Amino acid sequence: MRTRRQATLASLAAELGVSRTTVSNAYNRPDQLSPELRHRVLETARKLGYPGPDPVARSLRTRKAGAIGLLLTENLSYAFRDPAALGVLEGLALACEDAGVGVQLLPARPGTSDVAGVHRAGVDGFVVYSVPDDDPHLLAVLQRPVPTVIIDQPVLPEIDRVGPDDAAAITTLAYHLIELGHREIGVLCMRLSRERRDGFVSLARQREAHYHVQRTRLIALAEAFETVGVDWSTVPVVERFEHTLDDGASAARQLLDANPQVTALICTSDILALGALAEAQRRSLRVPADLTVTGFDGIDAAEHAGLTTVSQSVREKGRSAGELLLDPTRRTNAGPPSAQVITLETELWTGKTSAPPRTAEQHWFGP
Amino acid sequence: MRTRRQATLASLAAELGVSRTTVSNAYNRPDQLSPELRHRVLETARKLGYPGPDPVARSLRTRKAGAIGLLLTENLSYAFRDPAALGVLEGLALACEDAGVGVQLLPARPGTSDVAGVHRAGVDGFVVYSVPDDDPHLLAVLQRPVPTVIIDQPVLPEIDRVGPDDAAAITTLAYHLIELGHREIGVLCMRLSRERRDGFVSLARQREAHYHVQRTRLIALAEAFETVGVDWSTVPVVERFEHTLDDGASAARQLLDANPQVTALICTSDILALGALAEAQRRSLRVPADLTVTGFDGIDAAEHAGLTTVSQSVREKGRSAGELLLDPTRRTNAGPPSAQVITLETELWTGKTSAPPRTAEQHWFGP
DNA sequence: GTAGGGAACGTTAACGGTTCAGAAGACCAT
DNA sequence: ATGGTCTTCTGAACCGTTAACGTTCCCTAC
Repeated sequence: MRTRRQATLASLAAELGVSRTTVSNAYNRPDQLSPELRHRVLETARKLGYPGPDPVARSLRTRKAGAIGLLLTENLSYAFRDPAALGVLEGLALACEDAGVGVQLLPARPGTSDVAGVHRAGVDGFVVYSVPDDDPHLLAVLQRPVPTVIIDQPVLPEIDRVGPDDAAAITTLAYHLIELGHREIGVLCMRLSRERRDGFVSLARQREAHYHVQRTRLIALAEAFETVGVDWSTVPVVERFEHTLDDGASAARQLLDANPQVTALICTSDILALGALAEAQRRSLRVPADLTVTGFDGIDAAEHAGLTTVSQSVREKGRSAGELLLDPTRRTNAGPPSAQVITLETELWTGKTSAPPRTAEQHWFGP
Repeated sequence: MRTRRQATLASLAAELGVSRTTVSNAYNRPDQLSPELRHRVLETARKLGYPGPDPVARSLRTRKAGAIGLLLTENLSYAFRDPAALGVLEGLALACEDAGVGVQLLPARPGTSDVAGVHRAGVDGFVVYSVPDDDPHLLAVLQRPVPTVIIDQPVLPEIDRVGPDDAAAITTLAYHLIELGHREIGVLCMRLSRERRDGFVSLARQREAHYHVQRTRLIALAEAFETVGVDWSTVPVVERFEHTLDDGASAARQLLDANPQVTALICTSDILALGALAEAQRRSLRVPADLTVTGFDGIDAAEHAGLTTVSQSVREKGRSAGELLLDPTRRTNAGPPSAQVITLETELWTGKTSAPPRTAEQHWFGP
């Protein structure tokens, strides 16, 4: 320990009068040398303070780093507070733990286009989650000659992808509301670009959103409601850059202040929806009698609150991504294996926060 | 991309008819070569599909991996659900992000003594959090010739440590209860060893607990209460292996069933305390009138619930550890810098869950 | 005319391992 | 004596880069 970095495999071999190969074998292939010699090697190593083969040198030679990189350009503080992101992280970590590889959180500050962190990461593959389509870090990852799995991102040629069918999932939710009779709706969504732009969202901005998931959901919602005669250009959509309960509440406030006629608030995440519920309570709006509120994700808190939402197993998402990346049966034969696209199940949870609108109720069930 | 791993710095150099150094400089020291040549190098690289210098080879040469390892032998599923652990992770990640280095979650399955993951990790240092004193992974980390910072672990010679003064902190809490008049207390604590052993804890087991934090708190509590004449051997202590609200509730139930005379429940974590509150409610015990409950950590949920607890900034804990590990002003000159021990502030939050016991109240304020 | 100095690029020597094809010797059967 | 098979260990070739100096060349100043 004193002698910083003195003992090396070669010096140990010299000390013992054996070859480097033998020392290496003592650590990696005990069956390749006699037990006595092996014991002698290990003993001398201890005496000399040799800590065992250097991991980096080994990685260089074996071309295995024993870790995968996770790209997450969301502000870390929020990522660690967002149950959905945590679920993905947990699932991924579990899959990696099973395979004995580490998970490296890449250093990638949200606003920055400094991708050195991606270039410097000694990893065997990447998982990319929740980044805008045009993120420079994502581009840098795709440049690297290692397998990559993207989660909740647009399908890319030759790149594995894991995620739910967002369009189908939210369409189911939309029809749930349509059948209840809602036509005056409002939407609360998460950030649509890397720049903060809180407030009402133009149609063009919806179409050009850089976050795949948000864009997909908005477009699918528009399609569903236009089918039943709603003019989407009149539907208020409010965006929030941050993703907290408070932001959900303030977005709901902004939307309802300007559009009191709205009977249903569709939120693209449970967090936003739970925030909206809080705002509804503050306004003394009864849910679902006066206002229907829906979420997306199916986090524990949503279930607890009885929120109507679309549930997806975020843990499964992370786990699938990890297993896909680490699956040894792939990447074996030459040539890139055809990219795999895994579509995860979603389920509509009909909770206590959705009901027919007051007018529709009267229309349908009234005298 | 097709030609898996063909282009290398050397082949590029050959193709261009320049030296390897020049190619290397094109990437790492643009000022060391003419802009034209640099452009030509980068252009040819693009054409040949050379993805830039290999991170592992670079790490070997520069002796910098650009990442630190985080050892967390807690079951990952629980670590990612525990607000305290998440706070540490967040603080650490932020500090590392600022420094442009990654955080690698080491593969270390809780029960296992397979420390290969620790040996194989190419990292510049380690942070160890929440592991038992005798964890084989911790031992393996200490073997590695890289700087290490331990959090909430017993002080080790020559090893940096970050953490609160647990003994002092909980002693303050103890005297708060003592001054309120509590003498019949019970304790709920987290796991004391790697083996699951839910239930009442013997005195010996308290003394021999392998989790530093738990042991320290128990011992400090014992000292404080013995000072005022309480015979600690009569104080019921209930242990739970898992760390959830439900476990807190069941521990409280177990303790109160056997010891109905208890007037105060001291919990070594907020999660356990919040669970205990739920159990108190189920029993129709009024808190704090019938039962005082205290926690430890000061997580958001505790503040929200008005819990009497000791608050510590877990985020600061992670951040300090990261900064300590990455501080470039240390490790410069030869010789190991004397180990640093950073003691973080704690604060007693007197919430709405602590009050004088019924009997004492009568005794002190009654007629 | 030459000393001095910087810009631009090259040479050499690690960095610390793993791997594969043997070599040397021992043991055994023919 | 021959050949075959094990076991045990070695030699040399990589893995892909960067650090520390050198070298060359051109330009300027005195």
